[in-house]
Amino acid sequence: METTCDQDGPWDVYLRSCPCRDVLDLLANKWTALMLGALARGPHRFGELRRAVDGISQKMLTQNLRQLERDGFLTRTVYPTTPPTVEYALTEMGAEVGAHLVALSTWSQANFDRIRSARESYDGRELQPVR
Amino acid sequence: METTCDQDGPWDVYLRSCPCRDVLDLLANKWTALMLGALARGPHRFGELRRAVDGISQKMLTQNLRQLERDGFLTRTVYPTTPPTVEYALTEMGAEVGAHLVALSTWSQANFDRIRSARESYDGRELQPVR
DNA sequence: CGGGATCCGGTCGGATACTG
DNA sequence: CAGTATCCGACCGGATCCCG
Repeated sequence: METTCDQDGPWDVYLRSCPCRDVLDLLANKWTALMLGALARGPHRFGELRRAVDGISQKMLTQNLRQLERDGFLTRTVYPTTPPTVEYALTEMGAEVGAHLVALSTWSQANFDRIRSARESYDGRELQPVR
Repeated sequence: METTCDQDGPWDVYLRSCPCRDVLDLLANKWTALMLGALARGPHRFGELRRAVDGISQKMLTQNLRQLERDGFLTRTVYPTTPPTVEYALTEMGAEVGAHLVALSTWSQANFDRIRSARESYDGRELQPVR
């Protein structure tokens, strides 16, 4: 027996007990979106990734890399050089979800002006009530 | 003068100082994905939304609804009945991003089996080393 | 019904120091 | 270079109580 989502067929993220919600939690995350987005442009070494995703700490980078590797979204290849060389690359699965996350990032960039004007109109509301 | 991302053209979420990274942070979020996904199937009242997104607390629901409303992703309509009736509906913008987030949720459900087997293979690794 | 306000534990996540 | 380990503050997010 194990933690299932429901009895019928596939999984349902809208149910609190569904184990696949953890996956959504890992993927629907700012750092994940940026990391997979960077890797979508090709394999990166640790330091390259760190620089590509500006502002991420090495702790978060390592932590997310491990989780993403564990879930099969990327591979970690160590070349026995000195100093060590480690390369991260997307798997097929990683590329699939990466595409969706890249779409999200791209959308955020492209439509930020619309969002900001929506924000201004919202903020300047209750100061000049209805009439 | 204001906080810009860079000088040339549009915004860049990969830069730490880019204000549009906040938008990505709001969107690339488990609750946001599920809420917009539920609203993509039509307008919902507060309680309906609470039940559709199983496990969300009313605090998180309210908080995210306010932010999403402020950024123009959904509208909040109050009908002067007793007891009050409040309806939430996606805007055009909300439907656009919602589509990407629904894709992410759907993908997570559909591919959870692949992820779980990747997870098992990863976990059963260092116990039986190379040779 | 649709919230606001508050308390509070747990985790997120940055900063720093150390290693092969 | 590519991490691991630890400290610690911030805030995420659930539980509870209250209101119009």
